[in-house]
Amino acid sequence: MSDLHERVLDWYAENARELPWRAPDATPWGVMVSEFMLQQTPVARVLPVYERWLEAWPRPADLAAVSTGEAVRAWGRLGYPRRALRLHGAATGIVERHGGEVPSSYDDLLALPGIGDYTAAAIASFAFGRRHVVLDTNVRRVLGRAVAGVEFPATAVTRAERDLATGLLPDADAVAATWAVATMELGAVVCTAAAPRCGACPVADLCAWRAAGYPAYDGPPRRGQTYAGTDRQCRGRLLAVLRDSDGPVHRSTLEQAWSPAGQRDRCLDWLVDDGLVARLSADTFALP
DNA sequence: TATGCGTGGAA
DNA sequence: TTTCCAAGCAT
Repeated sequence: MSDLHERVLDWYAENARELPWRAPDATPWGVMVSEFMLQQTPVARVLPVYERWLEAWPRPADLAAVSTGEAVRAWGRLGYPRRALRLHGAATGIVERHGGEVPSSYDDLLALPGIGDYTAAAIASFAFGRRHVVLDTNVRRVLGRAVAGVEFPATAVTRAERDLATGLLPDADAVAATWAVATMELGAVVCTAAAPRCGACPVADLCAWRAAGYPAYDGPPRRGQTYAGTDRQCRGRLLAVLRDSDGPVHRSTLEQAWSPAGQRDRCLDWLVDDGLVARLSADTFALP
């Protein structure tokens, strides 16, 4: 084991945040729920929703037994509500094909809706102690800086990146799993995107990016996320109206929530197509 | 493979 | 006030 590994593992042992999905009594289902919620969403916003979610649906079968609308409502304002639909679908698949137990293999996990390479590896690693390369944005940034010497990784995962991460993965399953969560944690709280806290970094003196004098990012412009006026904002606004209503909502109520009308109507149809909204009649809508 | 999908806190 | 961005996925 290299200095890099020992430093990161020791740092994690001392500095890991206590999060409910890392608690000794966390179940694979709890880990899975957390991974869905944490996709593109900060920990602080996930925590309260996670607690309520597991209280309501402590097992996959509990979620699979309710309507998708209940899942969408409970998702609240976490964002990207299709994740709620996919988590519900994944729970259903677990009940139908895995006897109600979250599968432990990467391939079985990957086959479930809403689970891609990262999430499959993360669940297999964190919930079952399997050895997997867990390449999320944090790990990519940490390895990119510490080893490759660049401020930010490429837009998409490159072969070189995956090879690097594979080469650094400890041999033993349990150590590999801890390495995965430790490198993620380092990226989340120390080696952050905007203002890295190099003074608190256990591998600062090994860091290639630091040694090179913190060269600025040199690559294609990183895509900004415009939001005001987009379909995303429109969809979010419409769904919020339905989420905040107890029963069906008349079209006239939705019409007050957004203009222009053309975009609103198109987004409403789209939400229905996505399964996020149910059309009860020509002019009434509700959560599915 | 480049894009679009929500949301809100921080700088 | 803007801009950035936070444990990705599906297409």
